[in-house]
Amino acid sequence: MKKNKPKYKQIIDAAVIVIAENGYHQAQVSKIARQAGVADGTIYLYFKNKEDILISLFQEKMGNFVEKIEEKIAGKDTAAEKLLMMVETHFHMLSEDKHLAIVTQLELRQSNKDLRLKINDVLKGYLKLVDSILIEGKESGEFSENLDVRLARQMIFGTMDETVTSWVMNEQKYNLTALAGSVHRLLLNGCGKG
Amino acid sequence: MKKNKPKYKQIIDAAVIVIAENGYHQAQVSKIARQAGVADGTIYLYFKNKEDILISLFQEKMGNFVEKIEEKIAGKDTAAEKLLMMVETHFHMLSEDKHLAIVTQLELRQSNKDLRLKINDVLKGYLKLVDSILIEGKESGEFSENLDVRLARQMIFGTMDETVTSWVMNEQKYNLTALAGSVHRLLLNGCGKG
Amino acid sequence: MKKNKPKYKQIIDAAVIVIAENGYHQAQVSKIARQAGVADGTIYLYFKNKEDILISLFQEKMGNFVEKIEEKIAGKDTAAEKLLMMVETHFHMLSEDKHLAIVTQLELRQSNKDLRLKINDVLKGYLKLVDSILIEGKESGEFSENLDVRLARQMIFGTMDETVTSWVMNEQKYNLTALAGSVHRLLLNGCGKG
Amino acid sequence: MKKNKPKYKQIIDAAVIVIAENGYHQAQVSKIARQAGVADGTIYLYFKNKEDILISLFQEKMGNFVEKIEEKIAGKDTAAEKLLMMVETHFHMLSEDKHLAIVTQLELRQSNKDLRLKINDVLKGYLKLVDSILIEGKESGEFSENLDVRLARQMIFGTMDETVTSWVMNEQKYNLTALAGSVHRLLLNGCGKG
DNA sequence: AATGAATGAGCTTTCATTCAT
DNA sequence: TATGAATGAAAGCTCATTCAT
Repeated sequence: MKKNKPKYKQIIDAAVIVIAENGYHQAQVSKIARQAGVADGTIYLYFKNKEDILISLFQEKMGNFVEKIEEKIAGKDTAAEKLLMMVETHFHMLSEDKHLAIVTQLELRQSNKDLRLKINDVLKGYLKLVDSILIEGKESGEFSENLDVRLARQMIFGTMDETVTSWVMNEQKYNLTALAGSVHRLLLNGCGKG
Repeated sequence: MKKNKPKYKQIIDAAVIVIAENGYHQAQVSKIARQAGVADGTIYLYFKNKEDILISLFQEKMGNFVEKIEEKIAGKDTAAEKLLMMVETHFHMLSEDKHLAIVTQLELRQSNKDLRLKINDVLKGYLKLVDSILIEGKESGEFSENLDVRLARQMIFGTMDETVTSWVMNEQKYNLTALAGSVHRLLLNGCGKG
Repeated sequence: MKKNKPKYKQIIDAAVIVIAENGYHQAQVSKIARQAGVADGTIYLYFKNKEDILISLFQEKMGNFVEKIEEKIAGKDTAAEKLLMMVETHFHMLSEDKHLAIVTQLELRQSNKDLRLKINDVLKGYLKLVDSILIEGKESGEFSENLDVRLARQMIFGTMDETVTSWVMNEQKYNLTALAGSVHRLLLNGCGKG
Repeated sequence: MKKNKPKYKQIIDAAVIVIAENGYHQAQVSKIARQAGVADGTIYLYFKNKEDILISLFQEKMGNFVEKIEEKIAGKDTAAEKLLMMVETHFHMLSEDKHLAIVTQLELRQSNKDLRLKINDVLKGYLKLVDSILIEGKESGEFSENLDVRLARQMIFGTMDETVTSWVMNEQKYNLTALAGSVHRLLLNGCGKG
């Protein structure tokens, strides 16, 4: 399995740094190779093509993301607590890796439609997680029984995404994690019984 | 004034169609010219360069957008009604021009940082409008007096954006405008007194 | 006769200024038209194409040049005096019109081979004048009877040309005309009996 | 060091041929690549851009030129002999490479001011060589003590240049090297004591 | 005679990918 | 496995010239 060889992760980490520092359109394969300390051709022993690097990057980093959040919310009893933990963890993890935040919020969105469709496949795992919290909340009576799960999920995801993007575009100069509580309250209200 | 000559709008409309149908990266100047029924060189009598076409496209279409929404909400009395009218108009206008929806939600986001910064300038007009509704709502007591305007604005904008993008990525196969009421309810809850 | 209409000379004078100030490669037809105060299309009522402007420019300015020198040397008795008068007049006239000096010494030399061949046709009148002085000098015994007229002409023309070009490239910051005496002495020695 | 790789010289030699045969303005990079037997992109592994090819061409060929002349005149005792050897070598070397003669005398002069300034830097080495001969001749009493070195250098360089250019424009149909003796005599007279 | 909006051919350079070593 | 030199397709923009008015 190529994914377990050291150079696989080495190239992906190099890609994150190169894209964050140079921008998506200035992230040439040769630059990534140089950053990873391998030859250009070596890249193609581990990835089918450039797009494959980016998809793999997203899978590695975001798969990890979903796993971490799942672990964190496992111990929580209510949907509200789970939602809070999700927002906190989401904000916290992107705060911890500023390069990754730039790449996911700004740079990777410049990729073409094909790549973005594949990225969305990866995101589906996350969206399912959100849905499961919403359904749990409806069943427990925490959330409105009329709540449209799809729309609520779009609100939750759209709000978190917009908040993180704003933070990145403001050059990460304030504490993102500190906003988790307020954002959570907004979302909870939104899902609540009005 | 070049903006009032017929070819100016003709080229912008051609650009919307070409970008929507071919994607941002396959929207060559020559294709836009052919679609507009002019020679390649003619483009450069009306626009400084390719980027200028895209910025102008956004300004023409989105400037219009903000104006339309402002007109619509002028007659409304409460912040809640204004918010509803905004969501409805936002969804309705993008429903009416499906090419434009593709271009603004998917394709233009692939542009480089420079272009996106300029696009953000145009968006600032929209964000101010949202803020003015939020402030009005806080003052009238409709919304919580503790509401963080910046976060609430990010929730509103993020939610609408995410909803429209989902609709576009689902190939616009359901009625977007019909979702306005539910989305409005979510957002109103979010801003409300909990 | 188009050459006698005012706009003909007006356009040529505009071309000299535009080329001198912007360089050969930045001297677009539209710039010349603007400088001349006419529309682009008007240029083509007086000149066949852009090359024709440049050839005509050279003919007008250099034909004039040869005529002036012929007048000046007509009153001189010896070949040596004529040569001096030629060098002086050559240097003086280019000193008087600094734009023209830039155009003939630097800019027009960037034109393509075809144009330069046509420019050389115009120069033939000048070269004949030099030859006639040389022949007169040989016949009168002032110059060596073994003097190779063609080579001597190349020396005279090459030396004057190099001297003027050096002066132009040094931004015309010394007095060119003052060099005429010294240059004349060099050339006279060269043509002399050793 | 790229300059020592075979393709470096291969591309420069191809450029000389293509420019000589097609003219400066018809010497596209793709034509040079085809002549050199490499792909277009390969050019850019060895040269920064097209201008860099032309500057390198001039440096390689003309740097060589000055060195060869220096070697040749090293063994000569008098300034007059050195001057003769310089003229002979200059004429001989350009006679030997007719393509190069066309390129340096006609085509490269069409380049823009930037390129020509860089070419002039290369020529400065040559001009210093001429000056050193002139100073030696003045000190040894061979040349007039009143000789203006700058003007004499312009005479020497201007005369040789004009002679070679005339020969090239006459399609190289006579023996250029055979003219060295006569040109030398002219120049020597010019520098002499009159 | 004069205008000036419109035309469209033409070219340098980048960079993802390959393949001989 | 790993290398890195070589490939070659692809596109934005300029500007001399035309022609309907």
